[in-house]
Amino acid sequence: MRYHKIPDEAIRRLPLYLRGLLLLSERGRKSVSSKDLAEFVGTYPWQVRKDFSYFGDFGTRGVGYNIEKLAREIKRILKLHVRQKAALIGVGNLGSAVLAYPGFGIYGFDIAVAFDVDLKKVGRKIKDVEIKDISDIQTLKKRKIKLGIIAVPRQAAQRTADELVKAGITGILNFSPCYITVPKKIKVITIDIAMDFARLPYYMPSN
Amino acid sequence: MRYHKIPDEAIRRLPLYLRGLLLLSERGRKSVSSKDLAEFVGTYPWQVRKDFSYFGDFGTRGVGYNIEKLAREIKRILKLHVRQKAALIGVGNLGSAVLAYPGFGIYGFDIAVAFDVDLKKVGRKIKDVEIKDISDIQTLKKRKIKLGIIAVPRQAAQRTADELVKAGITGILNFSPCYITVPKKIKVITIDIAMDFARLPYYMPSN
DNA sequence: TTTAGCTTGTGAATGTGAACTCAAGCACTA
DNA sequence: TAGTGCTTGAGTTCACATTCACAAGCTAAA
Repeated sequence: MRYHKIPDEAIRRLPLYLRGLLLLSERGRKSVSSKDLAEFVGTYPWQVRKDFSYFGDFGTRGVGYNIEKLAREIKRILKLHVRQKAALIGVGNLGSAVLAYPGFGIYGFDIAVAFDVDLKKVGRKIKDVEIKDISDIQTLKKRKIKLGIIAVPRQAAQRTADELVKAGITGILNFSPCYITVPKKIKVITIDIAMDFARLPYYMPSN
Repeated sequence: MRYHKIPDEAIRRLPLYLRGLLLLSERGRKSVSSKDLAEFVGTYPWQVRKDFSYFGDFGTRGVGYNIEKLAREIKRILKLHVRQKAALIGVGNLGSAVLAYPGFGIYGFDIAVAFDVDLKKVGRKIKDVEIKDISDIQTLKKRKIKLGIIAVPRQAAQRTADELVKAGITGILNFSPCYITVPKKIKVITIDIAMDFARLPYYMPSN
């Protein structure tokens, strides 16, 4: 490891680069320069190069980066080279959208099971994912599923998180619009799909 | 204005504080200290105080912040004190979830109209929002709607953005998993609901 | 009016990440 | 083999954001 400390911001951008690389690969591109990749994902060449340089020498001077190799390297860094199983809790509007969203697949995630409280939904399948009763949530431990996606109403979010932790989950993606408290070991990322929207007017011209 | 330059990061956190304040208010709280608010939203007291201090003296020493007043101030700063009309493009899984999501309402957004290419959807209503044919998108100009939410398949995202810009929109929330190019004046915020998930395994213990 | 106990607001110090710059290295051509 | 043009990798500089520390100011009680 050539750098002692890797910036969190660099980690945050890796999935962005990965997405771009996969897209370019789909279009038949074999290699790409930092300039082209930066333009494609909306950043700057020096940012791209600096970010990659934290992890190794992935490029070839005068040429650029081999797309397939670079994508593989990023997957390895992010631990996405092995297929990661995840569980979804809450199959309402947002939960259903998560199941249907192709993005999780391309990053190597496999939503293996879903849970809901609504007995009318339990037993049904959405996109090959079976919906189980929420009371079966502790089966995650046995199945060694370590990732949970919370898409329940806000009132139930903290309770759900507690259950997930008890079931041995160590990473949570929280779509409920509230802060949830978990043991320090557990990593939580919260997305409130409206919150980012709320700072848009600030940046817009007023008339 | 006491500070010449306001950090972008402070702006990014304002909606978070606002959400917290509204939640506390709902629970009957009238005032809150920076310590309590910080804990409630998952940050630190000094961060809270510093962020607010960029905009004015909203608190009372020895007491804390009046919740209602502070919420009103934040709304004003973010220009959310006037109800902001928005248009949704794409009423698929994710688009439907957006329409059903209560979060947009609490920030003062009003999703006034939705568009889709699917003629089977056109004419229907979801949550009182009428779905119109995508070819009517230029009516946004007449209706003076300045905010657009893109929830279309990736292949259509750039095209949709171009249409929105032509229709006079100046702010875009993009849920399509790709970078979109717009004139410099237009502010775009992109959310890929899977991308943040992709950095979770990196932070998790490996076994 | 004075004192004790809190809590804010903010200048200064520290930490972190972005931007710049350029030497090093590769490919291609003659 | 030498020269040209291009692109990476990384040290340095600069800009921005977080954290600290404490004076200022409020409330309540005696």
